[in-house]
Amino acid sequence: MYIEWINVLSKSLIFKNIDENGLNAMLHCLKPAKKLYNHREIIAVNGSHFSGIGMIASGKVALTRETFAGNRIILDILEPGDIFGEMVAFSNQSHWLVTVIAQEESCVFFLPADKVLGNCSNICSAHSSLIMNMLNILSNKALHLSKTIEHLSARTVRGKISSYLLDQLQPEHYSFRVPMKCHEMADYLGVPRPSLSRELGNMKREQIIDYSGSEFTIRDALRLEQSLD
Amino acid sequence: MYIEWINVLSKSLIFKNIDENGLNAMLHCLKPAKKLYNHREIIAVNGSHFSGIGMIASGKVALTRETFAGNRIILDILEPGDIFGEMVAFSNQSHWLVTVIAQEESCVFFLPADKVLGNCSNICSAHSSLIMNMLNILSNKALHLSKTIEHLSARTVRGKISSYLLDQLQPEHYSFRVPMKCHEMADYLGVPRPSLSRELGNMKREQIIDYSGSEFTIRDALRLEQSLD
DNA sequence: TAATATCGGTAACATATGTTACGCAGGAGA
DNA sequence: TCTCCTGCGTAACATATGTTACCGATATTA
Repeated sequence: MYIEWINVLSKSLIFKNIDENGLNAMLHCLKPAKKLYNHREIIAVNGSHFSGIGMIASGKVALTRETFAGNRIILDILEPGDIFGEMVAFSNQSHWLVTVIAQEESCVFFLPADKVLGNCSNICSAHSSLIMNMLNILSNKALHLSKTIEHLSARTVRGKISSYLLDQLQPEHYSFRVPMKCHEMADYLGVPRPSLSRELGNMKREQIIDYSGSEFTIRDALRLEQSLD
Repeated sequence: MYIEWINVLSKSLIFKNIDENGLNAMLHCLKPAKKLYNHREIIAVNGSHFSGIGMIASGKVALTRETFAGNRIILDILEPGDIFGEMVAFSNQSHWLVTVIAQEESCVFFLPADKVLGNCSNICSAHSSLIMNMLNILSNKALHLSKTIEHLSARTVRGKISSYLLDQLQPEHYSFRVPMKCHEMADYLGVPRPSLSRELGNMKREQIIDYSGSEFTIRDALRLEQSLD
């Protein structure tokens, strides 16, 4: 039943460091429910009862939320190997906090959270890898969220930009490419696009940074840091 | 060696659902390093090599960060039973991301992260509880961070207030007490205190909310939701 | 090639918000 | 009781920022 999916699954972070044999054993132990969804079909509804950690085997799905005005905003797009619901799974929360929608014909595996913890008879080495991976995924997610909060906490638009760029900056590499388009970056930093564009222009004029498209160069790291507070 | 601390430790979230026997076994397996600190002594330095999950046994410690201007801001105050470093411990990060300082004479236990995962010979039921607790703590932290991001993402001061208050609101309980003072709330929402105060005043005048001190009452939940976007 | 959509730079204008300062109330301590 | 300190409401003012609109560049499609 799972044989055709082994290849995709083994590439997922959740099954990192688990070989094919281990993965086979895991799957027969976890018995994930495999579900197929059509384009635009709803996979999980915000507020409804939580149904397990989802893992994309094929296709593309969107994590979304409804605004009060009735609009739908997209929080994230997931591709094969990505997972969702991992935060709710082990928390004190028992309901979905996002609405998940298939962006195209997709296949999703649902892993029951309690079985991930090894409440099955045969605790194997694959199981402990799985748990380690879950801890790893959650920790990295929490760290990532912390950074986002830092960026959003800056009081000025320039501060947010600086915080974000300094975070992207690798030691000794003053040029880099950010993984978003301009309007996505504006969205991420919580400012309107024209405001972001204006401030980036100012900073370029002041020789603090240079950029074109998604390619940025830090010209004056010191002043960039100074604009943090 | 640990006997005098059993009482405090057993109240910590990290040792939830572990009885005294289990805890004793755990401690002899984990062999946490017990360290004492004086008032104002530095426990860990932002950027230095990570040294394990810290857990407060007695005293009071502050998680802090240095601003570029050289000021120190307090992120959180921890009390006995609280832990720190749990995000870094299982992430791909190997350095402290905060500076930890004793606020008074304090005792801290450091748990080696790898041993938490049960890389010791005797995997016992206490161990699996411990892991479940770690997952639980991390998940709840991640959820909490997500909420903070939602509050900070609102474009206007009123939006931030609304987002925060709606989050505090329990079903059917339109009056509640928020766990911060006004200036702390301003800090949390990333706005200057006078701005927060002014906007709260506006909302009171418009009969959307009522408040006095930390006691809030939602008068018009509908309009509160409308000011989210 | 023309038509169309997406993306992002720019400008003008109104205003929400940051800044600064002052004053009052309540609590702590001498 | 007096003083000192903290917390917080309020106001005036300057400005950073949101809003809206327009335009050009580039990619996409018919």
